[in-house]
Amino acid sequence: MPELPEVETVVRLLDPRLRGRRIEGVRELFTGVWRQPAGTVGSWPQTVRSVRRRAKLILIELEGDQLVVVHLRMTGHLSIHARSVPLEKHTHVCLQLDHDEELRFRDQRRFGSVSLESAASLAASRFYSTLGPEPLEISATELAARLQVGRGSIKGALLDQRRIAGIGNIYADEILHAGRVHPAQPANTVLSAEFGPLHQHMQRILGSAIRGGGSTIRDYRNADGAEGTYQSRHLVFGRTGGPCTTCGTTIRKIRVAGRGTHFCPACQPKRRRHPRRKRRGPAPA
DNA sequence: TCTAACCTGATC
DNA sequence: GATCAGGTTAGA
Repeated sequence: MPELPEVETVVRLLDPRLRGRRIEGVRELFTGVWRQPAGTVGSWPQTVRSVRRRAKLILIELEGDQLVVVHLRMTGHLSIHARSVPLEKHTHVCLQLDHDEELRFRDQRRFGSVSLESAASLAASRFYSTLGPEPLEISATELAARLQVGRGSIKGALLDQRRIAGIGNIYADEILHAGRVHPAQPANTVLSAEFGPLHQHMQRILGSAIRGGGSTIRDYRNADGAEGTYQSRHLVFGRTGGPCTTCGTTIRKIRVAGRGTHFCPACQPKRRRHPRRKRRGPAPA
């Protein structure tokens, strides 16, 4: 469910509410969702220093060197409730707060996780340590350098968190449509000149989506239970069979990089081009 | 580099 | 009943 804009929206709501609050303990309602890597010992209470985002991860930084790391995956939610409020279905972990409240994690599909990590164990983890740069901080040049590689699709490259971190299925489709690039175009055949517009559209779309509170397709709600609004501005995602707002052509849905992929066949024609090959042999004199 | 798998639930 | 879903990854 949540990509960068949705996670950012949750973080912006939680940060002012959790800063300085005490976490007094953990209530685990379903085994396996709360995780503590070997060697990490949780001693409560601990005070929250801040709530930040990295890629699609929510980082609840504690005073001391530990953090609570939340990955919402597809259907995860975080929200704060009085402990007396009945638990909603699929609530798996509660971080008990001061003032008789708790931060609840609920996740229908149970793909998500909440873990206690030391700064060192997080930094060393396979997933975290290989995350690519943030889309809102990367330059157009670096974007091209990281994406214009390999025979796999450009959409697959955008979804690869090691190349660039935080983009998921919705925004990959929207960015490629705005940049007029076919999602199945091999990454190493996307022209260098196309990365300038792709970079600009990526930052514009993600920025607007954050301002709109993210996109709600079905499950996503922010930490207040509110839906996002950016779905109304999607130009291709979820608009299969409808007219492209740019040219009127019918939006099609295909499968690319294993994901349902929406695009306009007219605005995003698939080009046949020679891939950029690495130079072989000795450099010219 | 692609697929199946992890889960539950909604929709076709 | 089969297929699909906003993410990630182990395995082919």
